[in-house]
Amino acid sequence: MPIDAETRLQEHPDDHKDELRLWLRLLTCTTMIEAEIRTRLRARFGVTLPRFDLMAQLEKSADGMTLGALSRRMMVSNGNITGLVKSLAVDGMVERISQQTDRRTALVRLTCKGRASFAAMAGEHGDWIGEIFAGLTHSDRELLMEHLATMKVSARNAIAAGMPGSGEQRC
Amino acid sequence: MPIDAETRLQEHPDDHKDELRLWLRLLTCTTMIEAEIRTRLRARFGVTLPRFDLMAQLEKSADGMTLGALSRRMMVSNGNITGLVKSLAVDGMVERISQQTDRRTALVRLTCKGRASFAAMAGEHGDWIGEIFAGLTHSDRELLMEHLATMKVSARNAIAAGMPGSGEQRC
DNA sequence: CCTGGATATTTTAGGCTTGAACTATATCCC
DNA sequence: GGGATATAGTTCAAGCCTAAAATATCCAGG
Repeated sequence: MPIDAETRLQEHPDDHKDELRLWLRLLTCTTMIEAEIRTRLRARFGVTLPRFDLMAQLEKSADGMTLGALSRRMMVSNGNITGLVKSLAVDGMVERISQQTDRRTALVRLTCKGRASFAAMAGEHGDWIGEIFAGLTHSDRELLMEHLATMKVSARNAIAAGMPGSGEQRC
Repeated sequence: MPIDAETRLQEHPDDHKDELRLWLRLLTCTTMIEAEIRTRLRARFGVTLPRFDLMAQLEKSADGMTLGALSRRMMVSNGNITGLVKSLAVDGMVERISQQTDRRTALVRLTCKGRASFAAMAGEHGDWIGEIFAGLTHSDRELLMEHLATMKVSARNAIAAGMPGSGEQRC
């Protein structure tokens, strides 16, 4: 193991230990909270987190959203959305509205039942989040918001830099 | 929709809007970074994030870990670990060592091949994390670490409070 | 018109993840 | 000892998720 550490040190002189710790802590917080929310949604309402999230997105736009917009907003793959919408439609929570102007796209929106169902869940969900963050002061939360905004920009830049067609090529 | 909002306001007078925003921002950061790491691990090394994470855990404890310990540390279900270990064992990355003292448990540890494979990946992984957090100053990172620590405690308390046998019962 | 590229979505195969039921083993305590 | 209880892991069905290939539609330029 001294050899491995040595080798790594040679190739990657900076081991980014602090950044790694920060990333792990961030991940731990998120995973912990997400698991708890998932468990409660299931226990209390028999709904999965992805379905809840999708309904939350739809609730915010009364006119409906395309599948592509949902996919981008939720940061998941297109095919994923297809499946979620299909199963929510079977349960009567959402409906698809085909467009005459562009027959490729379809709008998805909450049905009345879906809206009611979401409203029933959203209140408690908000309370849970409130409890979970109860240990943070208002100023803690504001500072975190700012720092996370900075982090988001930093991550977005790093990710864009690694994408094809964004510099970084040597030729 | 005014009715829904009104109803919710009645039942849940505080809608925890700030906390929800904070939670969404946290989730966005984590999801974004996680997706990028997953993509790069796949593209560069043909490995999935869960496998990488499991190997990272094992790398930290030279004597091996039980499946249960892995499950707790990675905050995933027991059955999940069973499957990951099985498939990593097929690839020759980890090995199971049965214990004489307690025949229920089995230690898992990296093989030589596994250790070498992980070392090769870990260096680059660290660099990626370094890039992603490059937009944060040292003091940004320190503050974030502290605030996230506070958040972790807050969340852990809220979660513990919701568990059975932890007060909250009225009888 | 009509072809070639762009956009929107679906399909598919494979892997991850959970919760619950189950097996096997250990431990406690009478 | 021997049964009750707890602990460690496995199995299984169901659902989530991705990447890549396939399908369908639109649009722009010749």
